[in-house]
Amino acid sequence: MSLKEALQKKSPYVYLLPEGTVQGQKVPVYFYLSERLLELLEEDAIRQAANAATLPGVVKAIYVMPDVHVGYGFPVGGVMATDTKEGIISPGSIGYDINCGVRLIATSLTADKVYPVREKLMQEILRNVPAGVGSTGKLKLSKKELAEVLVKGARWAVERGFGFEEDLQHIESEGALPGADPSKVSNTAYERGSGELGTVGSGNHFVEIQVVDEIYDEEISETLGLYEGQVTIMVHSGSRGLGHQVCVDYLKVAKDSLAKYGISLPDMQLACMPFSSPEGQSYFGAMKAAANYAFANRQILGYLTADTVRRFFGLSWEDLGYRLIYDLAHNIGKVEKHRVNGKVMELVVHRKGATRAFPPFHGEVPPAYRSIGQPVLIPGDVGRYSFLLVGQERSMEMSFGSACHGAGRLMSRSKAKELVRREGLEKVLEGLVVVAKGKGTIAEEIPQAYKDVSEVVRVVHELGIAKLVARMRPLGTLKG
DNA sequence: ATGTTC
Repeated sequence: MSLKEALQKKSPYVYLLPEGTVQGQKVPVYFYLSERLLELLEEDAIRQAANAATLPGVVKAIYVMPDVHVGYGFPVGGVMATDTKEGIISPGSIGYDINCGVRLIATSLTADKVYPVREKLMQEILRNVPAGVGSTGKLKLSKKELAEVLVKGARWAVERGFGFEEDLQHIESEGALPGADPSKVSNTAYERGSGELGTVGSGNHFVEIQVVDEIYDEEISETLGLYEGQVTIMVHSGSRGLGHQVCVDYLKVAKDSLAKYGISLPDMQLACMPFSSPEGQSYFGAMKAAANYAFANRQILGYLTADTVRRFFGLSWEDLGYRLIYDLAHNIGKVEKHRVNGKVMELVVHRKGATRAFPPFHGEVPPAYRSIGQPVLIPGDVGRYSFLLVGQERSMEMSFGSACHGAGRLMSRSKAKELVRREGLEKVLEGLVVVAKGKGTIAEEIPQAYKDVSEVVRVVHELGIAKLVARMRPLGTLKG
């Protein structure tokens, strides 16, 4: 029997793989899916989530979001929590792109002003915002300067003039995870990171000019200062080569220490170390340093893009109406307190392709958003809508305070490129304004290669994990 | 995702 056949439908959108379904599975796995998304669920993704449920110190349940797909060891869209005392930390369950995340900036511009000049504006953004694999920015940091970035995160960028002090309040963890340890980051990672700060990268990463296209919740939109026809800027990027190298380095450390800690695994890609061990603490310190690099990266990218828009229209910052709505991580590990069987426990929450979605009045929701809940930003893929939701109370019991992160791939990169070869890029993109350094990335990232993100956000909305607030449509997209 | 098969 396949694992998919072992899934039990518990209620609309909730599918359970009971504990003990696979050898050594200590906790159940919950999949949050519509019937259509269930059809797309890969057997290997179910296997990966079940494998993680065998790891030492795993707590309560593994939760899988509707945008699930197979990843390295642990599925993208997966949430796992482990006990800080008895449990492990798993680099593969956080992901290669540490603190890959999203930033949304509001402006006072309206679409009628931007739409007619969108191609010219995007060419200007292409000139000013570095993108592409291995691209480098204007900054070239010494090891000492980079170590400062790794500790200060977004604040470092603000101090260098990339943005404003008040931005920091609207970033998850104020844009700097405490306890980052730059001494645990390898020289190779430093070398890869020294020239890449303030660059977009490749793959599904982008910088986009959008218009607020539909409002689902008037009252919450008003609190956020969002209205139909308003132009927004979205940044989707991460920790670039530096975070990638941290993951590579500590997967090796984890593999090399498995025997020492008596950890046996169903899949070597889940190589991990006890959280409280020296190896676990070194990875956690390095992971937080990489996360802070990503916060600084998005701070710079958001500022550079907004500044380009501002100059293009000849506006002051005040007239542009630059305002950071929120910035969040969707690939990260964090120590958080959660209620498990009526008891508050300190847990290492692994979110891989999953967004934190704390409800109204949670202590980590910024004061301005306290009564509405934490903004949850869901980036669309090329040519697709992006969404803004807010975290809801049920996320705390259903997913350790987490929601989905995006659409998830439907078509392999090679299949996408084949489609572009057959049909031609112009036809496939039908009128979308997409600028890029090279042609290769766009071909792999065409809209047809991704699942429908609207369906994904509908599931978390229906479940009461996060509430739909607004939808944004792209006016122009910068890709790597 | 990624100095994209270091």
